[in-house]
Amino acid sequence: MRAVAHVAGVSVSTVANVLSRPSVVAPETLRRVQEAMTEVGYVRHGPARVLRGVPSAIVGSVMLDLANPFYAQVNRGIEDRLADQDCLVLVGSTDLDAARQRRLLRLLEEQAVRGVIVAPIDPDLTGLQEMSRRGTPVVLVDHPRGRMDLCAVAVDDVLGGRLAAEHLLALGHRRIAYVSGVVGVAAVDRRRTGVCEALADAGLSVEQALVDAHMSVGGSLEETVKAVERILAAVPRPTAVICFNDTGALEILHGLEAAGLRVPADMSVVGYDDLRFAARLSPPLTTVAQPTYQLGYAAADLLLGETQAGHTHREIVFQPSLVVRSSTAPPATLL
Amino acid sequence: MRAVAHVAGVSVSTVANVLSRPSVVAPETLRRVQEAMTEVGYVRHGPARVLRGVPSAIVGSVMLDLANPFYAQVNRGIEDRLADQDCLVLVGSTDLDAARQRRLLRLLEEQAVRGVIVAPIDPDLTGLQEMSRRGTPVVLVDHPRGRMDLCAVAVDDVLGGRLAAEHLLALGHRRIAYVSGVVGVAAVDRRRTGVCEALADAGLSVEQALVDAHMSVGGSLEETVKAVERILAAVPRPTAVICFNDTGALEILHGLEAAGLRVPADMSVVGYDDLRFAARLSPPLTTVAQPTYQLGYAAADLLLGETQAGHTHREIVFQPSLVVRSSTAPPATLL
DNA sequence: CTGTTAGCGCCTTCAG
DNA sequence: CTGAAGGCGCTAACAG
Repeated sequence: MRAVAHVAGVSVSTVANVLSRPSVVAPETLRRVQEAMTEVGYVRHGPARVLRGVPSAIVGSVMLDLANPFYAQVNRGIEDRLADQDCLVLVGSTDLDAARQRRLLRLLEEQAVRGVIVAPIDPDLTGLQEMSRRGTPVVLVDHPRGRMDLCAVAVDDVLGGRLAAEHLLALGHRRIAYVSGVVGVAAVDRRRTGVCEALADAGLSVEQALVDAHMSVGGSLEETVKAVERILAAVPRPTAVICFNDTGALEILHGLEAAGLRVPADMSVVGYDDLRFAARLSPPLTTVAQPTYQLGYAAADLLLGETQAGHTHREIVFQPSLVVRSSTAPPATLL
Repeated sequence: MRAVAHVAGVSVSTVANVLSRPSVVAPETLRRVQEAMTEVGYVRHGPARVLRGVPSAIVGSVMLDLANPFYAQVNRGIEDRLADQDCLVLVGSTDLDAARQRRLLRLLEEQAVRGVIVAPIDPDLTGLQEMSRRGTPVVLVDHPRGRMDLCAVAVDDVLGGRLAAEHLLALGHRRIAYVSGVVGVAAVDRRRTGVCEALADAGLSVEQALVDAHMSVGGSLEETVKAVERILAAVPRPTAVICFNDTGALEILHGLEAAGLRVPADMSVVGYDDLRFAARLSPPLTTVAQPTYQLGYAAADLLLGETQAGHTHREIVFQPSLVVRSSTAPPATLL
């Protein structure tokens, strides 16, 4: 700024005015200063600004895994909402590790970011609550707010599980396998709750009607094979599978095929997320769609609102929707 | 820091020493200061540090689209390499828009980031060169360095195209369609060059042997249908399709099916990227694999090296590899 | 080993 | 409308 001021033959504070309150500067002076800026190659210094008290142009985003299409999509929503405000997203993946989550949040707080959007994997939210109190606003994503005094945006996972199960029940299935990730992701467990509710509502006993199986998210072939074996070995054998996400369903589909079963004739399969490829599989996958992009968009929106005077924390809950395609059909026993 | 110093009964600079050079502080004092820090809830202020001259803990990453699996994977590589250094990634998507790329880079530079990793869509790299000269190191990703004085890491796209084409030629195909994105992505064009080279090497005329088609990356159904029609209408009709990426190949596969053709009996299809789902399609997709994660990892590595004394700019080129599966076979005319 | 001091770049009163 | 001055939190000399 000093250099610009010198070249333009004005004082630094005039340059400051050109930057922050251009309307206050004489047009002629303004022009001269702007020319000087390009001549000198002036670039505003963000850190100095935040030190001075201007809100940071950076928002943190802490998700399970940036390379996972679901979270990548959420991040695009965040990014796009923030772009209007010339804000940028500082990302981090927790990889399901609570320690890593803490580390990332700490790093973010040290950067004095405008706020943080978190899809927490650590069930203990007190750290987030404190961070918020200390002055870094926090918005929860894909996690119910509970009794926390924070903004949150989520999808009704229980409903999602229920939709999947009710669809299968309506087709006549009475014994259903539920495939979760190998480690407990809260959202996946909530969906299972929805499945159980639907089963109970249909007058079925959960012990009788539900078969649990697990496979890791990374999905080695072995894991898949084991999960499929587990499902096929259950007595009586289930006639349908609900999977924790579409990628998992893809694997299961493959494993089922390898085991010589036809989908949906011998086994129905339901996915979750409605990723792009779901519609293009053969058979096209019945799945539960979530408004991922909007999730991120809304979260960023809430976060920007945090700085407003008189802000009160809110929770937004989106509804998932069932997308019926061809991987589900009545069980063979009924035909 | 003042508060911490007060509580611990020392001066600010002792607190500073505890933070930056703990070995210089008496163990007893150290302990007392650390206790005071947790008591006060002290959080280091990053922006103040960079103002003072400490290198920023933030690295920028500007890619075409964060939600695109290819770039998401590259970003994970960047993130993981940076995690060792307690560095974070500030991301932005250009969406194929040169103006947006400029804007993002500007914003990043204003944040005084440690450096920037860019997959440039703007063929004009002078802006990047200048940014680098101004003091923000730049590493190019997925783009040849050319005569630029920058570090770069790329995959040999020409070779990738060549591998795909040579595979088809070896199977006996003599007329091949090449599907690009609707807008020119440089990498996709380079692959086409590789295809042309392979055709020429086989003694074929490119005009005769190659049919060009386009479809948008977003991939509306109509676009796909049009591309497929264009391919099927060409006379003589091609017997194989090379697609700009796996997602595109998925669409084409679907379009071909809808048109009543069987893959690979009536038409061979080759994808690009080897995304997770490629192996699970039916038929499993023949495709060209790229080391995406390593691309990002290496780029971050080069960037961290930029700050070292005596650094000279380097270019790293990875080799793609052909993954043969079941979507390719000899053309029907040969059977 | 600990305390004092100056200044990084910017913004915002306040005085001219 | 423009210029001068102070301080945000931190670090690196340097003095004690």
